Amino acid sequence: MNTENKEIRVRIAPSPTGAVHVGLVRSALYNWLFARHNHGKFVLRIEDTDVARSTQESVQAIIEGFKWVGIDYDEGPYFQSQRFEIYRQYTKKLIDENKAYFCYCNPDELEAERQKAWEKKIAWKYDRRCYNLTAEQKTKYDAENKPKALRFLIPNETVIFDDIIHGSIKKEPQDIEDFIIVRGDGTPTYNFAVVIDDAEMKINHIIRAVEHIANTPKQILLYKALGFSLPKFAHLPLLLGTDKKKLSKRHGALSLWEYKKAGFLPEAIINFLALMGWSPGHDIEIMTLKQMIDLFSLERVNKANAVFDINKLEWMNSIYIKNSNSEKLANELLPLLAEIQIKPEDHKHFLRVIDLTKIRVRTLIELRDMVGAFYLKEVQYDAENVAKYLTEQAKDYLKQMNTRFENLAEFNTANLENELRKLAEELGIKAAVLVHPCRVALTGKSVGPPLFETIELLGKETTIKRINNIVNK
RNA sequence: GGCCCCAUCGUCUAGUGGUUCAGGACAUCACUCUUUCAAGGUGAAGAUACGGGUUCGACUCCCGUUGGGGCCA
Repeated sequence: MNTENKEIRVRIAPSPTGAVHVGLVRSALYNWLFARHNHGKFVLRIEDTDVARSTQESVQAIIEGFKWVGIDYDEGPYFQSQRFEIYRQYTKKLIDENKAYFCYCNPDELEAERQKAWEKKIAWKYDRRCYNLTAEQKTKYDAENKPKALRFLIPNETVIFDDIIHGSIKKEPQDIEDFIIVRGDGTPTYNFAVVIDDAEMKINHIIRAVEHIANTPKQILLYKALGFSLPKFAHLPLLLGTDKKKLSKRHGALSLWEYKKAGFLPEAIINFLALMGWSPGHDIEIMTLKQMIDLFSLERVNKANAVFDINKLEWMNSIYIKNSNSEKLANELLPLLAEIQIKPEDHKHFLRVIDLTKIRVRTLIELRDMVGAFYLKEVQYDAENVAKYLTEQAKDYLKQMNTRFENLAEFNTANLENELRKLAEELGIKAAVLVHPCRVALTGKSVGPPLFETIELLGKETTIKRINNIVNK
């Protein structure tokens, strides 16, 4: 069988049951990169068999999330909930071929048995009791309308498969129980539906998180029982929280939208996620999607789970912000500024403010606050800074400085600096003695962008007014 | 409890038996630049979990231990 010439087909199959988890985005990204690198197809399939927990909003969020980060799909979305009839046909096939059997056991009782065995520290596996039911017993149970699930009869053969990332993995039949493929209520279980869908959609490379590696032997047995040809498997390392546990709701922000809200750029998130488990080799870290596509290969995916380090994401985000042109950042910023009732009127001025601030922030929220400070009507004075810098002596200096600023023919950075230095010299003090009180008087803060540019952008009117307010207090 | 997966600086990783006193990035610290804070530059500190083999030689291969993670309608 020659699979080499076949078109590569991969998929992402999320459950639409809540937030768009960054782990999902990472899995989607790897599938997508693999597909694009190999000129294959990337399919989106929504696993919404859990009707109670699946929502339309969640489906929408996933689709929009992928779009936001730049992951497009070639087919789909397909919906499992619309495919029940297909699963039913394969169910029938398995029953007819004696590869599956009905189980009348009460799930709660079975669970209790399992629990008890665990407590006694002994292994427990379903003992096939329903497989050995007599025809009469079955007829009787059916007459009573007793709920029945469908179990897959595990054939007596060792399963060996070659994982692209993990290498050879072996599983003995005695370690696999006759698992349920259709629940009492008629819904297919994950392992059953996923095999049928992947086979029918001609998915030939299954790239998913390593948590599914234990399910793979069961699925392989199903592929064989159903007469499907086997895909290749690649199991990705997990994303872990700082406590080394699988990244989950406990770890705070993990939804893509929460990262967006916190001011992260999609390019930074994708770049960071790409490096969580994969490395292009060499010392390359900052990459465009195009570069990632060119360099990506499953063979270079790491086996070990990776801890999600928000700190490094922030750093990477700062790089992307710094490298973004200010026009683009302005677009991102406008709605964020509107939230705090700020609307820059002069676009050119707005861009200069961004130029000045973008190199000293890590997120768009920080940038918004720093940019916003230029437009705030009221200065927020920090008491500590006022006490430290706005002394009577300093106020006297500022008063003199203000007079000079007021008389400045051209209110620009060079003139402002020149004027301030000249005054400092005349007063016999260091420039810094004027600079710091000036910054506090104008911005309320002791840190920020270079002072003279700040003053110029604040404008003559605002500058004079703010200093007057301070010195006359 | 059974089974499976994994193991290089705090974190992400490079490394595929021999110029590796183990390289890069984030974070940390120092110095530098500077009116401040950043950014930038320079530098420091920091890892092959442990124990056995195999080999002339192991981070690299094998086994075990320990630790972590995952799966079991």
